[in-house]
Amino acid sequence: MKVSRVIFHVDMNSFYASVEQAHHPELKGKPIAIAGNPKERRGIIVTSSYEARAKGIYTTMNVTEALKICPELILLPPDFPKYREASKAMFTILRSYTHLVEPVSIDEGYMDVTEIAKECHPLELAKEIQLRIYNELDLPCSIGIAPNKFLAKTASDMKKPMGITVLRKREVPEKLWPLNVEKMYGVGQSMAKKLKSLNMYTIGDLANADEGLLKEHFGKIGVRLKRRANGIDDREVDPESIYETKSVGNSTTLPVDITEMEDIEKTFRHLSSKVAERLEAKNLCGFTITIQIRDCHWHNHTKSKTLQNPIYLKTDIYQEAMQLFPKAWDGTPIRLLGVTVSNVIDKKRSAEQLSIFNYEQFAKEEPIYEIIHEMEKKFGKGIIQKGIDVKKKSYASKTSFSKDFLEDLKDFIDEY
DNA sequence: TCTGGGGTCCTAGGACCC
DNA sequence: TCTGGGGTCCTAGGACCC
Repeated sequence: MKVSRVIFHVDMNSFYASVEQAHHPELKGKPIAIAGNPKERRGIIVTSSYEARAKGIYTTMNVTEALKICPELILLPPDFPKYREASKAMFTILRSYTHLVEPVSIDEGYMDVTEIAKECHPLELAKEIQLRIYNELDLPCSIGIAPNKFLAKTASDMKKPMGITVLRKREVPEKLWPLNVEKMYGVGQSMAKKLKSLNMYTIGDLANADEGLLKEHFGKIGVRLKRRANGIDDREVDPESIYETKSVGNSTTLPVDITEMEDIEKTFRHLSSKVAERLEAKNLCGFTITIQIRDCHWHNHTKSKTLQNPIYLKTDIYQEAMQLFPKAWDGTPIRLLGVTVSNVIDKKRSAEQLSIFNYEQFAKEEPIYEIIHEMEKKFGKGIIQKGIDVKKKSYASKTSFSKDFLEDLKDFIDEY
C-alpha cells in the first residue's frame, strides 16, 4: 500500500489581468481585458478580469465583439515580461515551503506537501500560502488540496477566486460523479461528444464504464480517464519537468490570407529567426523541423523532416522550412504559418550526437573499418568518437586527452 | 463563439532491423 | 523464398490544455 500523499494545486486567478491590476491599482474593480491588436484579425481576448467576465467577456472572444457587449471594457496589450516576473515571484514563494514544486504553466503549479503536512495542517498551510501570495504580490489564487494531482487540479477549479478546496478520495462519488463529462480535465469537446454518443453523460458514467469499451474507442486515454474519474492518479510531482523542453516553435496568423511566394518567404524568415532566438536562449538545438500551414478554410497541414545533425541557426531553419513548404502547400490561401524545431537536445550534448553519426558514416564508407575495431579493442568503445570530436574542432575544448594517452594513440596509428 | 499562440501527448501506418 | 514476432524510429494528424 502506497503512503498517502498531500498534493496542492495552486492556480492563479485570471492571472494576466490580476498582474495588471496589481501594477495599476486604479484598474481594480473594473472590467479589463488583455488582448491583441483590435484592428487586426488576431485581436482576441487572452484573459479578462472577473468584472469583465460578469459582463459576458471570455477568452478567445474577438475584441470587436467584446467591445460591443461591454463598451466600457478597458483593453490592455499583453506584457509577457511582466507576467513572467510575477510568475517567478509566485513560484519563489511556493519553493520557500518545499523544493517539490512543479510549474505546469506560467500561472499554475503542483506542490507535494506530504512531509510538511506531518507538522502543519494542510488547510492552514494552504491559507498561509494563499495569504502570502496575496499580501506580497497583490495576486489572488485558488488552491486545491487532494491526495493526487488530478483531484488537486479538479479541486482548485471548484472555488474561484481566492478559494481553498479539499477533495478527498472518498468524496469523489458525491462531488465528482454528478458533474457533466465535459467538466472533467482531459475531456474536451470532441471526446465529450463521443462519450455522449456512447451514453456517458456524467463523470460517474465514465467512472463506472466498461474498460474494454473505453479502450476500444479511446485507446489508453480512455483507460486513464476511467482511473481518474475514480480518483486514481499516481503521477508524481516532478520539479525537473520544466527543464525538459521537447520543442520550440513560433507561428503567426497573417493580417490577410496570402498566396504570394514573397510574403511566404518573408514570414518564414521571421518565424525562423524567432525560433532560432528562443533555441539560443535555452541553449538548445533540434533534429526535427516541422512547418505548419493553416489555410483559409481552417485546414491544417504539417510537414516535417528529421535531420542527421541538429540545427539551431536561423538560416538553416529557414532553408529547411522552405524546402518542406512546397510539399505541404496545395495553393489554397494561407491564414497561418508556423515553424517548430523538436527532438531537441542541449547544444553541448549535440556535439556527441554529431560525432556518433559521423563515425557511423565514416565506418561504412571507408575501408578502415578494421582499424576502428582494433582501436576500440585497445582503447575502448568511445575512442573514435573522441578522435572525431577533436578533428571537428567544434568542441575540441570539451574533450581532453592525457598526454600519455595521446602518445599511445600516436604509436598505435604509426604501428598500424 | 467564427476562433491567438505556446505547448504536450497519443495514434496509426510504414520502414527497417534482429 | 516464405514465414513470424518484437522493437524502434519517423511522419501526419488530432485532441487537449493554458
